[in-house]
Amino acid sequence: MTDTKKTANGSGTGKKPPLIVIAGPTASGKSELAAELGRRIGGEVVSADSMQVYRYMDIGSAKVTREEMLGVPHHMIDVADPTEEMDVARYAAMATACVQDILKRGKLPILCGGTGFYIQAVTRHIDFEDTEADTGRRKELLQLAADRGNAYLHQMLAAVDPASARDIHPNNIKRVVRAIEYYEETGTRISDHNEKEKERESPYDLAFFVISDDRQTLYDRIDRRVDFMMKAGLPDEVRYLRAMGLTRQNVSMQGIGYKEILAALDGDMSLDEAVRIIKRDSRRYAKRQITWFKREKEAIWLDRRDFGEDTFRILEEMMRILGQRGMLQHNDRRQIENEYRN
RNA sequence: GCCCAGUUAGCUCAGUUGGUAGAGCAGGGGACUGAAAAUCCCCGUGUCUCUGGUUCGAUUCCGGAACUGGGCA
Repeated sequence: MTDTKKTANGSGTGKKPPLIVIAGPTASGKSELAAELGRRIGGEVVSADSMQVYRYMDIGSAKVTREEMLGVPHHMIDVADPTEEMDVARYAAMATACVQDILKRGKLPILCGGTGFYIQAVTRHIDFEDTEADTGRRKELLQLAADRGNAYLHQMLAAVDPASARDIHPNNIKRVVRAIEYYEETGTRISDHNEKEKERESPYDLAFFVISDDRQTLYDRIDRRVDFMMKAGLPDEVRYLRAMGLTRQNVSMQGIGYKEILAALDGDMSLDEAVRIIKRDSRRYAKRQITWFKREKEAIWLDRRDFGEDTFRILEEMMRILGQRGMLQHNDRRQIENEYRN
């Protein structure tokens, strides 16, 4: 079985190719673990982070530095300009290509990040049909909601897709708009599509790790990290991005840390206030991330409290599990490489 | 030591003309299939400081104590 690509798309009959996932809330220390794991097992990291894809956004997105990569190749970082708009479909296509390429080269892919939606799109290989997002229509629908109210738009959805209307709250305009847009573009209902996709099995042999910790400890770490970002020059970074012409309209500038500093630079709030809000919203974000990962059925939760001070004890546990599952020798070529090295 | 004011949800406070209480912030839970660090939904029982008294009934009125803040010595 040398054609990993064939099995990776789920059409093959052989063993599924391995995919290691390291997920967890912000500031849980995922990146460090991923790099170190990659170094130890001959893996490559594929970032699953909706902000680290953008170039020039280093400090605020807590992007891994060259040194932190430990010589391990990292993918899906700096793959878009902040003026562009990344989205799941694009991300999933690019990230999947990275994973396939890593497998083909006999290395282990490590999908690491905090964007649950992106991770799911890759691990479950969700099908995003080739419908171009029509931003013009999207704008129209949004305007309609502004003019006639959320309920009006929700009625529109109910007329074409009652199931979605039932599931989506009228105030959740983004999702209401997308559902209408989807129906108009494809002639089918997004609720039907979702129903089908939900059944989808992963084309990968997954080792899905979620790093967790005591809530208060995590929150303290978030606070400290935000303070560090400020010291590291986040305001300067945002000033630079602003000089590039970016505004709060850009998707990239909706990231936590960016929108607040931008508002502070525009004089809408003090820098202290911005820092306060960044910390608070990072905490809330972490909570949402945890909620997301809770529903990942195959997730293996690794709680830092169980591993003491030494973060690398978690790594040993991960490697133990990977070994147990036979995932460390997925490809002969890699083994040979290792033997050669030793 | 004396005189004021305060003591109610994790914090800041409101309130009950006596029928066991509610806002903001903080926080918790959830949803999520092309904006996802986005977007949206739900969640407030707490010795009303303690202790006597009045009362059918006190967190609310009266007395005392403790603590906190301010003022006077």
